[in-house]
Amino acid sequence: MPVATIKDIAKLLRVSAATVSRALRDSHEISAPTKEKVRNAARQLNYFPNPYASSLRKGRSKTIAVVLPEVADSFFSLAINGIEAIAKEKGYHVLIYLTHESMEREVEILNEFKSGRVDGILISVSKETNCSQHITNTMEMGLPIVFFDRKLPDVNAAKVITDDYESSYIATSHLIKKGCTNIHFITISRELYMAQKREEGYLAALLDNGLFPSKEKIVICNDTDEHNQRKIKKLFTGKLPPDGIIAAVEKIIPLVYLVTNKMGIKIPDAVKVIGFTNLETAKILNPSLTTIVQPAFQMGKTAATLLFKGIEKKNYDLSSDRLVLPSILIERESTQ
Amino acid sequence: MPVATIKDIAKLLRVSAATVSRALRDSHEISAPTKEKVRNAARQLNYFPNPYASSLRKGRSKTIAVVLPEVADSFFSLAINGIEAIAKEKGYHVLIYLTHESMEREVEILNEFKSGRVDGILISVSKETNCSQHITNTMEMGLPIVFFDRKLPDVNAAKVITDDYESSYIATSHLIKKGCTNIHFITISRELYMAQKREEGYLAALLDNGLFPSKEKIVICNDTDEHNQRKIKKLFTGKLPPDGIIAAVEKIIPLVYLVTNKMGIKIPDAVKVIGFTNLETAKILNPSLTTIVQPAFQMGKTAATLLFKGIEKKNYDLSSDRLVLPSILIERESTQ
DNA sequence: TTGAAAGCGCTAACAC
DNA sequence: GTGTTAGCGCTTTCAA
Repeated sequence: MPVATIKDIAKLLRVSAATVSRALRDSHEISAPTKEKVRNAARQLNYFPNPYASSLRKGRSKTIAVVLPEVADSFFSLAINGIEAIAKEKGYHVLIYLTHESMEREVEILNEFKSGRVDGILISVSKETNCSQHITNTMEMGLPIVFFDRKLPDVNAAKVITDDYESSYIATSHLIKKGCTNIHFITISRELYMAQKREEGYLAALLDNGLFPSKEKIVICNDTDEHNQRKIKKLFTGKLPPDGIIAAVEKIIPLVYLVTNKMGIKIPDAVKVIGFTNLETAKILNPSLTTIVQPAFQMGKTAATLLFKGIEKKNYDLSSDRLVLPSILIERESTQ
Repeated sequence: MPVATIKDIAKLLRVSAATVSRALRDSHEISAPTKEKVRNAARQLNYFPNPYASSLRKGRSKTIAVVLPEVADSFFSLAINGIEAIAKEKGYHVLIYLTHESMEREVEILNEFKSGRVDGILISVSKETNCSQHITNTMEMGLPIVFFDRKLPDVNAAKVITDDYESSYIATSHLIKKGCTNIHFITISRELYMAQKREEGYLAALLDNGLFPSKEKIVICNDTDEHNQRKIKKLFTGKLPPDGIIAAVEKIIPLVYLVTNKMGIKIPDAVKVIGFTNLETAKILNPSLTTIVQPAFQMGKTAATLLFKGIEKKNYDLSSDRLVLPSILIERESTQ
């Protein structure tokens, strides 16, 4: 059975299409009996409102876009959950786009949105993204945008982030408190704003505690798994092996565990490790991993809530909203 | 700068809207110079085609829906990646819906699709789903549907699955080969078709190898974390503790590792463990976990590819397609 | 090769 | 409380 249209209902009931439309949307200018009749006819005729006709007419799509670098990552998975929860509540639909960390792809995607396909955008920018043209362009078209997690510092838009500087400072201080004096910071990129902030927090904590930072202690693992493992291995074969490691990104954690395990280096005796991750598995690693966890679900929810404020009140200025949700340190065996 | 419409371009160029439309879609009935002029004007006027106007007119949305139980799970995350890859290739957009394992929610979502919002559906059904009314209803409206991973056995639609029976049979045989004689099967639900098949594979492997199945060896952990842990602990305090464990679902793995760790039970010496998961972290667990991994990304891609066949050739009968992608066993320390 | 006109399904302004 | 009318932006006959 094909779908019926408003006209079909109108014809059956010998009323106008406008009346049907109003009745279906429960308008106060329609009498109760008419509403009843319309609703029955709708059911009977297998009516489902065509969302695109409605979007075209109203100029709103009831759809938001979520633009992510990737989704095979515990943070973004959880964030999607939070976003979906709020969208559902609001009766909105969620389009998903993956940039695979490519700025080019990100630009293409954002460009698409100028068409009116979505009423608002949640975005976590790619690693490569170093220019904000595409974002500001889209904002100028009147589309509300909320950054979450990975933002562009120079764009004047709403942001829901965590305190990367702060949490990295805390992570580093934690290692220092546990007696580490040669703490290495392992990351996958220096372009990423988030990674920069974590690096700064790390450096600040060192300095504040009378320890001296050095270039060799900041290791960038942006190569193949094999190369990265070799890089980490080299740390431990040097004359001053680290006694503390900060795995600044989830992906670094397996590397550190694998290498130390292979080399017979004991965590936390020989080296203490702390990692940034939301993975549940942190607690079943051996030794269990002390982590900094981001409030991923909450961030998704908060970002979506903010976005809907921007969508619903069109004069609402999102640009000054900047919510910082704290990450928390969960101490486990790897830093005991 | 607001978006321009086809009319704006037409006015500027003093041609008809039809010509502009045709030129933009690179129709062969338009001369090269006209096309050139139109394209330039479009750029100049900041034109972006309104997708909803187009959808309304053409009756196609260039959008597909992905309906998932949840997304904080390595399998579904990877599957989304595969789906997105194909959708992008085809110029389609991807709407995401989460059922949170609720059949009621699933029905609501499927119902929405009768409106024409999407051209096709990829679905992995919820644990609760025991009736196929909502699926068949939607199919009857002419919407192509492809199941992936979690299907309904009695629905005549395309399915992309993995060989749960087979892979569980292999997992069990592997444990038997390693000398286990008291293998327990730990799962989170018996309703789930996938879980049933895995159970059957487990049982068949036992029987084929002269081992006797028993009810006590099938443990269902569908409670709180705490209760589940207690349940597993009880296995080991009984008079015949398991010497082999199959963690039939990703979520079971942390439980098994935590409990054995707390109780000082050595894997793989006292008990060998094999788990169903796609998580990268399996290899950095201690001991590293032997796993059955599903080809998640590939399944997403395959399901999407199939769906687009159904969408593009509207006479193409999807219902007989049933692709089984093999899962693979990766042997690690936990079963050595 | 181009234009005129109709219409996809819905809604909103304006009448009555 | 209900009907009439127009139009959202695009595509597609049909005619020229």
